[in-house]
Amino acid sequence: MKIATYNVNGVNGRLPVLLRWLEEAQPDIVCLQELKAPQERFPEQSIRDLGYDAIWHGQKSWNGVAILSRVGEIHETRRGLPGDPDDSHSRYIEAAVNGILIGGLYLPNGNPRPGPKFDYKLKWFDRLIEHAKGLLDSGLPVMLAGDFNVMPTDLDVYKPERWLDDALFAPEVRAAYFRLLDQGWTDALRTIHPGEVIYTFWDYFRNAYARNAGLRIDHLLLSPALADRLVDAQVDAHVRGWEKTSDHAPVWIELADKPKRRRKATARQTA
DNA sequence: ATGCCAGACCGCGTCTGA
Repeated sequence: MKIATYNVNGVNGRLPVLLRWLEEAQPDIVCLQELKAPQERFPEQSIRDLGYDAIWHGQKSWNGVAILSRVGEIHETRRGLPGDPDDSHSRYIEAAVNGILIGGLYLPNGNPRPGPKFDYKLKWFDRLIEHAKGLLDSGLPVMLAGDFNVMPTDLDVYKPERWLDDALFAPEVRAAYFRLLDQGWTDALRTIHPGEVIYTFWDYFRNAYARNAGLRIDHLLLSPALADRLVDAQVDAHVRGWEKTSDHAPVWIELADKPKRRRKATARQTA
């Protein structure tokens, strides 16, 4: 099963690129971010014509997240993160699809730092960490996928020294990412490509894509049961080179139907 | 410190993004 995340940067303006990529890549499940479209302007029919069901949480002008599936019904479990009833941004949608619980997220950018937007980012991150703990504790196969707006390490930034004060790379934001990871999540792309320079975003400015001046900010995090099924993870970087393309590239993983190898048996499992 | 590009909108400039 192939599961992808793609920040499309405007689902309507990007529709030809999105449809072309869906046909080419044939993902089974897709998390989309930055729809930049109100609920009633999601291009449901075009996506349905390619064989995908969809749920989405739109918002005028900004944000917006969706989950697509061509491998069975999408059972929505939540839209919006708990913890702040006043949060009106459409940044989180969660559903059970084909035996996996999937949280699709668009974490706030947070610039400028310091400032209220940065405070909102840290608070949103705390709420995500709190919610993610419950997801892991459920023992279900769970994944969190989306645009996290954080480069975890120096390896994930073309020029780390230039980004130290930026909301995407600030120490407290990276610390939050690792607090999340330390709950027991596996960063799929980094696991398949340890030590490799691999980016998911290239600025529209300064010819960034051609210079490979990129960032790795789109992540797929796997619970232990799913990590055992991870067989591949890649970035469709060539899509970033298409006409009228997003500044992000699609990122995907391939999961085996069954664990690759037996996990260490515990007393309970062997009993 | 800012612009560089791009999308959305009560558009012909302003806001936001990363």
